[in-house]
Formats: sequence, C-alpha cells, structure tokens
Amino acid sequence: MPTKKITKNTERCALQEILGVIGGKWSMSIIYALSHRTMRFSEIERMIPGINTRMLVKELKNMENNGIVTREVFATVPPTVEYTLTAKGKKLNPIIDELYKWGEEYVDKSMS
Amino acid sequence: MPTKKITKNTERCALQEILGVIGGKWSMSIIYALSHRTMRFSEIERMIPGINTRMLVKELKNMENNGIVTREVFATVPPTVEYTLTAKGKKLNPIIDELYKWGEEYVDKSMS
DNA sequence: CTGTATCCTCATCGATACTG
DNA sequence: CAGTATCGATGAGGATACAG
Repeated sequence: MPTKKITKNTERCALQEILGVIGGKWSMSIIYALSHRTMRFSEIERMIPGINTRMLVKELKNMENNGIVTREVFATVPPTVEYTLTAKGKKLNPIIDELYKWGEEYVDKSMS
Repeated sequence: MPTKKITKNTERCALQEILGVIGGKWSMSIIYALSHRTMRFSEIERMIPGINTRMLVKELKNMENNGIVTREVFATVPPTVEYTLTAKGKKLNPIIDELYKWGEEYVDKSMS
C-alpha cells in the first residue's frame, strides 16, 4: 500500500489518507454490515447487494491491512473465514451512522 | 415521518448516494476549508495544495447542486465569486472532524 | 466456501492552454 | 479572477471463469 510520507500539508492530506482507507465504494457498507456481529465471507457478500467477490476480497484485505477488521480462518470443510471489526474499526460506526443520518435527512429525501 | 422499514439494500445504497455527494477526492477538504468562513475561488484553491482549477470547479459545482455550498457572484472587475457553506453543508463539519480525529489517532500514527 | 486470475470498461483525475 | 476546453493517463471497479 502506498503509505506515502506526509511532510507538510497536514490536515487536508490526512483527510485524503483517511479516504484512502475507508473511502472506497464498499468500505463503509462492509463496516456497517460488521457493526453488529462477526460474519463469514459469504454472509457479508449476501448482505451487500451489488458487490462482487473480487471487490469484497479486495476491500476486506485493504481493511485488514489497515487494522479495521480481523480475519480468522477455520480449517473446516468447506473452509470458514470470519471477519470481525477491530476496536479501531468499531470507532468508525458512530461516524458512519452520523453520515447516514445526514444523508437520510438530505440526500434521499425525494427517493422511494 | 413514516417508520419506513429499512431493508438492507436501502441502507447500503444510501451510503453510496452519500459518497457520491461527499466522497470525492477533494470534497471534504473543501468543506473543511469553508468551515470557518466564506471564501473566494482563488482562496480555496490556495488553501488546498495539490488541487487544480478543473477539479475545484467540478467539486464546487457538484456541491452547489447538492445544496452544500452557495455560490455568489459579484460583478466586480476582476470578477469575484464567493462560496459559502449552507446549513446542510455545515452539518458535515462535526462528522468530518470526527473522521479527522479518527485518522489522527490511527492512520498517520507512524508517519512524519 | 473462499478466494485468484484475467480481461475490460469507464469515470476520475491531472496538466495545460485559453477566455470573458 | 474565475472559470472552459481538451487531451491523456491511471486505476477503481465489474464480469466471469477457475482453483484450493
């Protein structure tokens, strides 16, 4: 991952760093899905309509690298993999929730 | 408000709607820049290192369309255009702030 | 079930030059 | 000063097939 060193433009660059971590198209949806409980890969996949395997794997991997989720593999047949939000990830929940409320109030007012 | 039963779909789709509005690379930076005061186009441009004219115009236009900023033109020579956060836009400030704090705590811990 | 491996499209973003 | 107008690059994201 491009962890480029920030030299000067602290605040605004930090925002872009953050977006690099959770600004992906599906990141927030995944965090939201995991907010209540640990889930298996296929559970997450089913909970997020529209996502495809590749993107889910990619986002989960990215989030794991950024310490937002943990990945636990069970040597069952067929294989079981569970994903859980870390403390770091959990802290995003209220924020995403606020964002969601903001959108509820404004963005999709006219939608059904 | 009707207690509309929120299906899994709508929630996640709403998140994507929201990201479509403020998920752009520069949106949050612009909101952050405007959080304290009204600014002219060139002021914003100078406040956000790395952005270029085209992107700033584009984002501002998008944000204007979404009711996040207002655009006011003064018929001076040379022309003056001022951008101001709307109430809707201002409500994003605490959220962005939280996001920033989250990043401050985690994202760039090991940097600079 | 949980991923990889490809291939491809398209929007996003950047650089630059120009205009009212 | 505050934008437009182009052109090009890049990579995020999607579809599908396949593997362990």
